[in-house]
Amino acid sequence: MIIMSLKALRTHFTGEINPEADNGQTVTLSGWAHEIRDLGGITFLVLRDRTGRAQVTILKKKVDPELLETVKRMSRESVITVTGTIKAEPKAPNGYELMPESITVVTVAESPLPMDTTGKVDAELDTRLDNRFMDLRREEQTAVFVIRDTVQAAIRDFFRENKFVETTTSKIVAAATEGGTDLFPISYFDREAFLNQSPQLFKQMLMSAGLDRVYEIGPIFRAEEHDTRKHLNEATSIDIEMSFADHEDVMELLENMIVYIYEQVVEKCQKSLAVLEKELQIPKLPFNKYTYEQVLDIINNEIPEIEDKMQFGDDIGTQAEHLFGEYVFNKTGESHYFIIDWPTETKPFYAMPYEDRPEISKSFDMMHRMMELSSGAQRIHQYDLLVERIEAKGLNPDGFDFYLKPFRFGMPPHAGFGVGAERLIMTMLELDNIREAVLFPRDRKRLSP
RNA sequence: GUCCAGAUAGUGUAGGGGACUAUCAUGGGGCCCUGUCGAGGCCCCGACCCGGGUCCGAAUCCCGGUCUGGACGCCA
Repeated sequence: MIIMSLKALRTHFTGEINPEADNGQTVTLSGWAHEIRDLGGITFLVLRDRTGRAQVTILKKKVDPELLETVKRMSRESVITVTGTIKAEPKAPNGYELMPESITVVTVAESPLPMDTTGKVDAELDTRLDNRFMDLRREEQTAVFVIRDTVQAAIRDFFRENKFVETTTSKIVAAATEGGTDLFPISYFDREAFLNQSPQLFKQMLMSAGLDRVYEIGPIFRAEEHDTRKHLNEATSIDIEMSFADHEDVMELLENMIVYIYEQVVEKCQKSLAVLEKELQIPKLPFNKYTYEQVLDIINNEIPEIEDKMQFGDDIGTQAEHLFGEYVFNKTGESHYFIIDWPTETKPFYAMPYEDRPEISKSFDMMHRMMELSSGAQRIHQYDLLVERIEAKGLNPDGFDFYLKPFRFGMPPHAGFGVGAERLIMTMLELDNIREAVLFPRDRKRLSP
């Protein structure tokens, strides 16, 4: 069942009203006073809620003068409740207007407002984030998070359908184990602890636990002092791990997940997409795959903008990543693709090396033409090899007891990946800045709100 | 972390030694207006990031600070 609002405050959302079917009906709407346009004999009050806007039309000659006074004194962005009759009206936005019987100001909004909500005057991202509660009242911002809700619901549908168990693992960990990134230290009673950079090690332990297929959508924390449009210090990771599977299996799972998400958003979010003026192109299956060495080859031979020749083992820098993404897009028309078979040395210790060519690993990155969206691999499930790889990375296996023990008592072969949820939203909706995909972003400089 | 750019009413901007009593829009206040939908018209209100310096004179030039945006690095 759906829990309804108190009838005195809301019988409908604005978006639920059908001009023809509901014509003549008395309804109660609650929301914010978006705009008030006083033309003299006629005054238009625009009420906004999560689903859209409704025009309340007040005719001077036909309403109680006190009601008109209430509207004239009302400040923009005050919370209001309006009860009135629906009138189908082609001249009104959305094809209907509300002829009010009563209008109540529930809470008064102060003036001036910290930013404009109507789209008339831009605000800088910093101003918007400082006043995020008000920024989110703008329909474009509401749309992003309505779509994000659909994305997260689609992910849950998809994995449940594929027999995955949703898990939640601890975000507080004892040691900076995985390497590769800086962690946030925190105080844990009388000990030092850290905010977890990734659920990776927990997911793998759950493979030994026999849960077989797990996924988690949760926060990850990185203390990197980067300052870019595509980095956050607190991000949301869509993390999965799958037993009795290899990297090829999870790549297939991943590309199918992405396509399912896009399909669901196209199916369920037309209104929000229209607000954002976006038409989604659903990626084609299967995604194109390029080996790391093919990528180097193409960069070295077909992308003259990169002057320094790349060698095996080099990282693919931002410029090369962008140019290669463009190259793939021009060639195939697709934004998403895989880079596979990375050098073992550039990937984390748990990535499985190929038996016949141990210098490369059964690893992959799933790319959007603008950035990396996901990375994954078949994992090492053999205890001795894992210890060897930990040591080869210059890490001390003694710090990994809790993680290594399951590998000594029955660990199935397994593979998995992690996807940056914000990057997925950002690339899908072509947002300029990843912060727009997070309600309350945490970056190098921002700790509130 | 490196490099580049920037900070002017609540918001977004113009102005780069004197004409600045600082532009425009939005907003707020007032008046007029019965079909607005970025409503319109008239009047009013509201700002040069902080600290030093140069100069007869600084929003404007110089130095330091703080904050912000972007690119790169590192990373997802």
